Amino acid sequence: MPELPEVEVLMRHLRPRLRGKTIRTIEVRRARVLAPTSAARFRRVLLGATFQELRRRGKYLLFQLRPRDSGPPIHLLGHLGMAGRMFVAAAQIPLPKHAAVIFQLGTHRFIYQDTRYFGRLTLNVSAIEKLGPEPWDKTFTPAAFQKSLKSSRQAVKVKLLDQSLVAGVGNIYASEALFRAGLSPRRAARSLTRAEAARLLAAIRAVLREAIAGGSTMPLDFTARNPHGLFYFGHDRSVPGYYEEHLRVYDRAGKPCGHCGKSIKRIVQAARSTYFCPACQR
DNA sequence: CACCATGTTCCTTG
DNA sequence: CCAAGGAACATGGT
Repeated sequence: MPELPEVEVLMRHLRPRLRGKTIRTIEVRRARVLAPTSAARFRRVLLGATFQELRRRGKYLLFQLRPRDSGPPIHLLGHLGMAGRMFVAAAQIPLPKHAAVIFQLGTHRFIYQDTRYFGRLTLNVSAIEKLGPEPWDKTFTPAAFQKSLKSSRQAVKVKLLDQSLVAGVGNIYASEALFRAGLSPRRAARSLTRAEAARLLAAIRAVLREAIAGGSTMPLDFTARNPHGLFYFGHDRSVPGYYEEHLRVYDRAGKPCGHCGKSIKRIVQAARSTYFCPACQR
């Protein structure tokens, strides 16, 4: 479920549900997701700690907790990988098949689930140091964006996935932003003019902002038999407030472009699928 | 069986 | 040293 909009919506959902809750017990079913933190240290540091702040950085969630004893705040870093989910549910709700870490909070528990175990929940927060600016960072101007694109011979689509360029854009919204900007994903990053960089930056912000706005209106319930509220990944249309992001090109190969009616194409760049309209995107 | 999947990191090559 | 490309990670859906 995880590009910036999904993580943002999840963060807003979890924040009030975790704040002030104290961790009573911890069950680690898949120690790999804690790496490089050991399960022993993870338990030692977090048992008895209380959730306080929660924020998002790129596709990461940063939890801040007050330790069991007096001492500096604890920082816990989460990433959902390709298929991770996090949710708070009543203790009697059955655990999902791939529950990796379970925190008992009293009447409820906080569960990190990940079918592919590509995600992370770790005390090592160093990953965020390598991230580039947030898309809405005031210092991230069209000029700054173009400058960082200038150094690369890679295709612009591939560059957009580089989290040190801008944090939070993934494979879906990279294609969507390029479509919105009318730019071919095959363009060399360094070939973009200042005006094109400005257009692309505005498109990135627009597609992310719209996805967050849509996602914020729907219910999040990961414990339902058919989990919903997962944007692209939720499919229970019967739920009131159901929302599905309106992707214009992603996963739409062979379907008509909403703009010109010609067929959307799928190509492979850096071993990832890219979708675009060859007529509308130059 | 084949191929595909929202992400990141590590290794190799140039 | 750097940039770029590909494999690996693990599981499930089609």
